[in-house]
Amino acid sequence: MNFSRIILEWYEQNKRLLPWRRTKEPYRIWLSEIMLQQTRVAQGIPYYMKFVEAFPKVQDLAAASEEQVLKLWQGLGYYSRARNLHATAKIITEKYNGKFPDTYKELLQLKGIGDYTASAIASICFGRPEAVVDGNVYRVLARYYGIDLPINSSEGVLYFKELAKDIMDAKNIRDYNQGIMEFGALQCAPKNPDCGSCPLQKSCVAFATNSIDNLPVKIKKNKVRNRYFNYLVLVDENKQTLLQQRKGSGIWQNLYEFPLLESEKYIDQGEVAGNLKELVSLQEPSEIYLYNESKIVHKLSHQHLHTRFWIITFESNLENGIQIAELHKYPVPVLIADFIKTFKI
DNA sequence: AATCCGGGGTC
DNA sequence: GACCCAGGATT
Repeated sequence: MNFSRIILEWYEQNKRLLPWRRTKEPYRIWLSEIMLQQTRVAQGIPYYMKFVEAFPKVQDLAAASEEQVLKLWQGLGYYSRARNLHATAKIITEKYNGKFPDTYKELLQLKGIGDYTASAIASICFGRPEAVVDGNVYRVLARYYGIDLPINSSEGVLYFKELAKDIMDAKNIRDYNQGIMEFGALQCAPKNPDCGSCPLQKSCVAFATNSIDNLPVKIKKNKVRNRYFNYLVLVDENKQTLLQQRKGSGIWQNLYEFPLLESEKYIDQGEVAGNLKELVSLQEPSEIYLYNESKIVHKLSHQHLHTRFWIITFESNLENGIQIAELHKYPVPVLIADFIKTFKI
């Protein structure tokens, strides 16, 4: 029995009943695929449920504000996905009359849809013979065929894509594509794969050469940048504070945060006071004190954010202030959300 | 071709 | 602490 046939039979026996597996509706498949980019299925499920309920149709998503979309996306990370999701919903609604295009090529033109997602939608929704290559597929193919070409080199990307096309089952592409990914997620897992019960074991090169733990090969380049964030939590006599929206490039684009004073290292109360006027032009504060007693190091893929929250009180009224009790309504990074949860003035 | 972009689970 | 996750966009 060949590779694709074994995958299909394994999938029939082992597939999970995921919320988006009961439909071929492009809107829902697209939504799930965007959410699952670099994201575990278990983490994505509750977000998928929330979005489907809040926005049953692509037109509903298009009609929402970006702030609403970001708020629902809060905590899932990679927020450009949410911004692109919203932009694409508008395009589909306005220029495609609410219907997704049904070819790889057209899908690829949409914001947030790259090679993987275009292939996934084209195959799952429309039965197009397009091979998906995600992290699971890289791992399964690298092990089964014993390929040590780095999966994140440009040569590797092309090689694995061609290989995936060569061995796919074009007639059963919908189940085959989902099957090989599911197989990678459950059977051929990154750590401790279940080779003992694997239906592909007899012909797996990595198993035969005892190189399961060495494949796939990935070039690593994880240089972490250390940054020092001082958040200025202004508080006035009316229990109001100030929030700003992050603009430009960089992390957390369009999400909200407190006025930020970034420094090269940890700074003290005196330096915070000295820099206060440049960020917010207002009267003299009555007191400034550090809120978090223990260190907060918020870790992103490429950055460690050494964070201090400074409470700065005023015996007057802040202009453009918002009620502290309303903070939870704004889309914010997890770092800020965690602070808001514990913040009691 | 390299780098950036989150947050959380797992070992 | 290191690795990975149903990747894509930018430089």
